[in-house]
Amino acid sequence: MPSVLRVALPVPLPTLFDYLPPASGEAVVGGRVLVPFGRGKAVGVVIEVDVPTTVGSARLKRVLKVLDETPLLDAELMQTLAWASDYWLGAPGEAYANALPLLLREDKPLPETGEPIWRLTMAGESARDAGSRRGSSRALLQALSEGPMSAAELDISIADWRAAARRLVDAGLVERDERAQTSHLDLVTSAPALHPEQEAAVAAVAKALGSFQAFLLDGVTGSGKTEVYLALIAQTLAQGKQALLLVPEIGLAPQTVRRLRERLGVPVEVLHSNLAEGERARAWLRMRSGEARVVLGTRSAVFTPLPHAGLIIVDEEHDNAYKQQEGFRYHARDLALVRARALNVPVLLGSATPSLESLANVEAGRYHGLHLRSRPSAAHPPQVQIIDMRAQRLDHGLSPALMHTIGETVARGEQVLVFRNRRGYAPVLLCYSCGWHADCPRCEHPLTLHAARRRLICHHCDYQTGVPAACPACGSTELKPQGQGTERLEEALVAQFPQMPVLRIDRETTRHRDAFETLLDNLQSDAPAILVGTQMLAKGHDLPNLTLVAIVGVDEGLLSIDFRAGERLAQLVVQVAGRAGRARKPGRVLLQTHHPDHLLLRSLLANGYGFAAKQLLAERKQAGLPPYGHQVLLRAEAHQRPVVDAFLSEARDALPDVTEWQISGPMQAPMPLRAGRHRGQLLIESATRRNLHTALRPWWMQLSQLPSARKVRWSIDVDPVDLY
DNA sequence: AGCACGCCGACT
DNA sequence: GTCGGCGTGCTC
Repeated sequence: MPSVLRVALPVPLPTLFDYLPPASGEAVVGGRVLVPFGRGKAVGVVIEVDVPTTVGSARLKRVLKVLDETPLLDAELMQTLAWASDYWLGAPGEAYANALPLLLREDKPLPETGEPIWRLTMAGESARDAGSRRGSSRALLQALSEGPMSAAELDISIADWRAAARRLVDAGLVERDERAQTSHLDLVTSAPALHPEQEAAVAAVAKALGSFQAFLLDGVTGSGKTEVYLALIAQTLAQGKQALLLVPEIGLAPQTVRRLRERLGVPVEVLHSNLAEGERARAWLRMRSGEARVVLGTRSAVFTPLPHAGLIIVDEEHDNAYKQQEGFRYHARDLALVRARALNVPVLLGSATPSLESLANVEAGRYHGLHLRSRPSAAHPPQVQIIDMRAQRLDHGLSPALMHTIGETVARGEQVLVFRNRRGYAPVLLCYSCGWHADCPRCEHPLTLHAARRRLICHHCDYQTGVPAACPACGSTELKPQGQGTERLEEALVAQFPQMPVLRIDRETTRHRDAFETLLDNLQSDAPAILVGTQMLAKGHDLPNLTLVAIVGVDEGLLSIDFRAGERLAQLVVQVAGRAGRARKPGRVLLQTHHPDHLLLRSLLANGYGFAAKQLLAERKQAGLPPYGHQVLLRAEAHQRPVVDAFLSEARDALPDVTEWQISGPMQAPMPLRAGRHRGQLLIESATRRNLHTALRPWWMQLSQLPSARKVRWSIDVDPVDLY
């Protein structure tokens, strides 16, 4: 039996691939190799060397090239990735592929880790003197005339410098170069004094530095969680260790990065999906070499190498953005825990609205709970009041009481946020004569009216069509928008307060890069204004003059069939409400609902998130739902429903017979049709985690062999965060 | 996932 | 007569 290398290749297959050793050079575990694969070539990560194989020698091919003399992924990452692909029933190759920046998955030499800088050329000097350029090009020439600048420095001084830099490089006025990463910045702002609760939290985690322990920092909005993070990162740095700070997708405002850089006085590596591939790879490699000490990043940054690990922090740990929803479906928060344990460092999860999973872990004694209850930056906690919408005359969905309070607030010169979790003008277009409404032909869900664009758009599949002049069913022209989205609320508010600036913030108005920032920057001044927006407004900027938050229409969350809907609603309400009154002025929150007596709302408003969460947890326990039970969901979709059903039935029949499991389905997905595909699912629930993964992995491998599997799109989701 | 092979429709 | 539709099969 020949001795081979075992390689993980970036394909969604359950297997690793065996290769004969390279003709020259020596492959190492954790290093990359270039191999022939199918008709082409692929870059893979070596998992094992010098192992016996069962693959016939006729099929065995030889490694073409060794790309790394030394491991690119260290032992800890290799072990963590192996665990992760097993736990989430992922293809091993995909797990490894997720861990490496795209640029490192190619047959290329590793990029230099020096910091890219931009400087003026001779031609650039004259162009600046001539003053021929305008806008950001001009600003860039001006800035560079004082010497070369790095990307980080340019980010601070010029908003849109990248496009300008590209133009000027093309014109030969600016050139790109590299310099060793500056290890120190002079701009170090001093830390504010911590209040006692912050001190206590810092002390607790600091005491654990050097060993594994998990903490949940439960801190209301405005209680200063970030200062706790900063103090702990500073201590980690002082010990010569590295820190990893994870944030959900939206939290990565340039301001956050700047604040971190200035306060820590060291370069902060940033890793997120909008980053250029070269920069991603460089940041990753600088952490791997130990050159860099702090990394701030979104989900996939959880795979950053940490050879000198000291601390891992997961901010807004309840956020679902940490769960990857396609391909390798890992959860970055859970993986952070696993890595912290393997690296023997503390991990700190922070949130104003912790996930029920984390709260249960505190209760079970697995995490240590830390609390920040006071809001040093605010005079009082916001006062929340319910507005009963029943029997109210509504103006575009806004009650008179709400309108009145908005008017009072802006009259006092303060700012208002109107929150509605629905973009567009109206979620339904209804015929008043016959009851017809516009539905998406591919999803059988109502189309959302977008008035300004004069389109009907499906928010599930992006199908678009024009707005009909008359009802296609009966010919009547009595087509009326039903319900309201942010666009309609904006219209109503502009009509009601014509002299007030009304700013709409949703995916439509912030589609362009940095649009969100720009929109909010215009508001930094304390001038009175009304903001209307979705989810996106739930976190981020501090608006000190924002004193009123109006939550309009979250009723959908009260009626949803998803068992997590209540938790999500409570988190959303609390996060949005937290926007109010962050400075000296007291904040006020109005929640407009048709269900003022709903238990969750009442307990949330009367007793706060912590109390509501306890109740939700008790319900979950009663029902054996997560975090007390464990779920694995098999999803499938295809153009024909019978094909889906056939696959799911075969899958069910192939399941190992484990008596303590509870199997539901095959059944329709909560959204049975989407983008023209029929969707179904099979849910496996187990009260214990025991045997769940070991028993399911062979099942998963079996599924890929099923002939019916080839006719559907299918995926397995371990610990799914939504069931739709 | 990609990619090629393979056998049946509307076009230059 | 061909270009091309996506069903099927394979990747060490």
